[in-house]
Amino acid sequence: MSEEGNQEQPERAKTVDGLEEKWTRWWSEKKIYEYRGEGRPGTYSIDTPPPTVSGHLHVGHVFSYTHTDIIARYKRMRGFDVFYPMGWDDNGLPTERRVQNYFGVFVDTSLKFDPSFKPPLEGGKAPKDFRAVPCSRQNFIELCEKLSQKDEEQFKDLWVKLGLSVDWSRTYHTIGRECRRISQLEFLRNLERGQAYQKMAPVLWDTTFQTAVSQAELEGREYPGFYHKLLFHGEGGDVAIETTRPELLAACVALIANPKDPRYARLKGKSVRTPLFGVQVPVLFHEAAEMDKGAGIAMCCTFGDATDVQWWREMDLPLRPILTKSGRICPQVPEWIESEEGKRAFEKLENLTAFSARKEIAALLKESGEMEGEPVPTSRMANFYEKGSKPIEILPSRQWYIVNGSHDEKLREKMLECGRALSFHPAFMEKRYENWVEGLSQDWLISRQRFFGIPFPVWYRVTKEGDADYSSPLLPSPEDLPVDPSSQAPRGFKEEMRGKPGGFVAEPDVMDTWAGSSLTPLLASGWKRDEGLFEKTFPMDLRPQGQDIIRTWLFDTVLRTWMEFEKLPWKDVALSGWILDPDHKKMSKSKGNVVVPKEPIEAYGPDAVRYWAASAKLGVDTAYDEGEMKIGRRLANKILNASNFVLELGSGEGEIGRVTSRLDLSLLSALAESEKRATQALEAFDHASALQEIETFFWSFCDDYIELVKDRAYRGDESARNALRIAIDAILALFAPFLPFVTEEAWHWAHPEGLSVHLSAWPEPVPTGESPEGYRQAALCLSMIRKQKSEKKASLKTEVESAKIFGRGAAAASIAACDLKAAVHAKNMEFAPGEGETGAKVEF
RNA sequence: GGGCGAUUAGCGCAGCGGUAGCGCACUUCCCUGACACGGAAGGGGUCGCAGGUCCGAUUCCUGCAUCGCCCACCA
Repeated sequence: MSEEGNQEQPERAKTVDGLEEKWTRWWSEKKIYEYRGEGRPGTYSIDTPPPTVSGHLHVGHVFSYTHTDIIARYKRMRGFDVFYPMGWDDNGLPTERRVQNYFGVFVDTSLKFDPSFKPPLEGGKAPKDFRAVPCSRQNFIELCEKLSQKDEEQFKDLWVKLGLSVDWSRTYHTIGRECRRISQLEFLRNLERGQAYQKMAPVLWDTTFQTAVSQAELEGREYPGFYHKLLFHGEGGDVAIETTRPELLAACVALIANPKDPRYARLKGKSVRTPLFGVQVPVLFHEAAEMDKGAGIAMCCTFGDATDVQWWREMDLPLRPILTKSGRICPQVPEWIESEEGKRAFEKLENLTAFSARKEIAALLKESGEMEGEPVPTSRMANFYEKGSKPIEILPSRQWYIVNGSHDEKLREKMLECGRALSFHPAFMEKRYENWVEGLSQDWLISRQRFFGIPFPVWYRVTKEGDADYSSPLLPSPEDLPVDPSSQAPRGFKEEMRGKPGGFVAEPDVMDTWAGSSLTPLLASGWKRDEGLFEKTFPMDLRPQGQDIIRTWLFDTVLRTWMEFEKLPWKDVALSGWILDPDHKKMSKSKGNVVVPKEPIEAYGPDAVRYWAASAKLGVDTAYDEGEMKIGRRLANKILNASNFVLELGSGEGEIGRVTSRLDLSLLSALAESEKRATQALEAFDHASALQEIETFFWSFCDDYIELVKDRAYRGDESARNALRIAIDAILALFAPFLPFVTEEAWHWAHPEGLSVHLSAWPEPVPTGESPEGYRQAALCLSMIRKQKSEKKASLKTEVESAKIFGRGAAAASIAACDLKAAVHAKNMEFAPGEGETGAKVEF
């Protein structure tokens, strides 16, 4: 730093500490990551996953978002105009709960929007006798947006600290006005095309949240139960069946055996009487009855499980539901129970939860002698709503659906084709998509009996008798969207007509949160909002996401995009693995092993944390490992240090001249090879291999090349100085997608004109005509001579009498003769090429 | 039960038809004219098991085992 003019420059950073703030501000001021809107085909657009803002920050977030950012930065350096927006997911149950508690409110859809509404709480602790206050859905949404802002700031703060190159002028909310408008609009279009429909049918029902749920939200869990052996009474004697759900006995509509089962052939055409309730039910035969399960004959109830639904449908059985929406036995004796004893028995079960009713009915059966033996404990898999705590029940109710190919082979095949056309990274993840599509058994149930969410833009006429007429819904026109039917009246109706005969009622349900999320490519790219932007950014290029939501977010997006455009929403899907804690358990809040991401960022620096994330391949579960971050930090420091040294050796910034010496050219050839391999890896979304490649080259550059040429460079050799400058520029550019802070810092030392490394061109391999072999062999020789010094326990700077290189590598290494001589402090340097193994002999 | 992945040095991971590689940790050495928030050198593995294909398998095929994930399984 002896040169004039450098006096003014601030001192070069020696460590990575404190770089974040400086460059974060500069990037933001210079709008480095802004999408410029240059249009196709130079745009690279990313369908960023909107994080659940009410969720907790987690190192898993840091992990997967870093992977995406590496791609974004790489593409930007390849010259793409990168469209990298950020969404905030503030729709759905987690937010609903958080808003309820934070503001002390709950939604009452019968209330009208009140512009002057003030929530009773604003965070903090509720007073002792506090009662939550009802508010309209619109008010609730506004509170949600208010609270989300705080949550978003936390997330944004993390993303900025991590160095995500998101264009912060492009954000959206999943409960925001635009998302509501697009979701409702697309729903209306689905409806018009016959892709959305409503029907009364058995649905999967969560009794805790009291809402229908979809197949995609189910989760199998072990659930303890008891086999009960019940006796049904027939003409020729009793028939024993085994069941784990005796509480549904009153809902029994038939007994079902396999047609091939000789044990029950005698019952063909017969009927039996149910225990306790004395209801006559037929004995029927169906392939789906498994001979080796239980007694081989099943009681079909409406509804105990999916097989019951199948039997009920296929054999046209009567509907006898006895569970209410809260999962309790209904409060009055159903009309099909006619006997007095039956009625009395039923009365004992009324209003009990399924769980309590099970015990009660077992006692009743025991008493009446209609249960054989004692209940036998068993553990079985039961379906749960993923956020619920009680098993799913199946209840008949009216719901909205979107077709998904479950009952339409052509659509299913289309969806499978879409899966094959997408490039999954890693490729084997496509199987998960395929398995899901092949296993679809129901259309997508999109209505939820919740209060917070995107409302269906639907009203129903009320008949003169006062009943809602679901057969011809009243719909808004697209320009009126978004609407909240619970506080707005449909066109042609006055608000006073709400709920009155001859008037209208609102559809009270809201959409599944995935119904909105499945439209993120449309939402982000400005469909029906900014057609110019849409043209440039849609279809998108990349969908990064978690592997756990292939069956939801990924599939639903493919489905709905296909319905609207008959196109794929994007070309590539990048799936990150899980973050495991250091003991290889999946991190989860309930286990208390979650690491708050701010801590490692502050302790090791963002580049170091990114290094840890970047060293894991897509789709590979990875342990949280601070050791890896330490290595990242060391690498980042080394980059600063090496850059500084190279600039000193290479006499500062300024023009880079020609490289003429063979060793220097050979180094540049080795660099070109690494550039080529790193580029290939990144093109294949293999950031981990790319990083490895660059890192390996860099360490060799520091340990071998710099050591070899520094003497020559000190003496002012132009070729060495130029090669050092060329190499360090390339190294900084190659590392830039991974370690954006240090590379930016060092880049500015070499390029005081003030351009960002992140807008510089990705290095192109340049042929030099010299083989990289000379450099590699010279590096090897250096290492061998060091080894001999090390064995003698001599310092590396120990001067030696002579060093002789022999064997196969000697010829190639001889291009570095002078440099080696200086680097190993040898008085004499000799090369004796031969056939044998390359070796070195040092005379002390 | 079906599918998908994993199984390589104490730990974390690469690799992939030609008799094993990286990082951490470990041992020894070096404050060498960039860096001690550093550097050099070294020890350590019959590549889960059993078959098969091949001149040759850690790498391909077939079984098996263990672990993980997804789906199905509620009588």
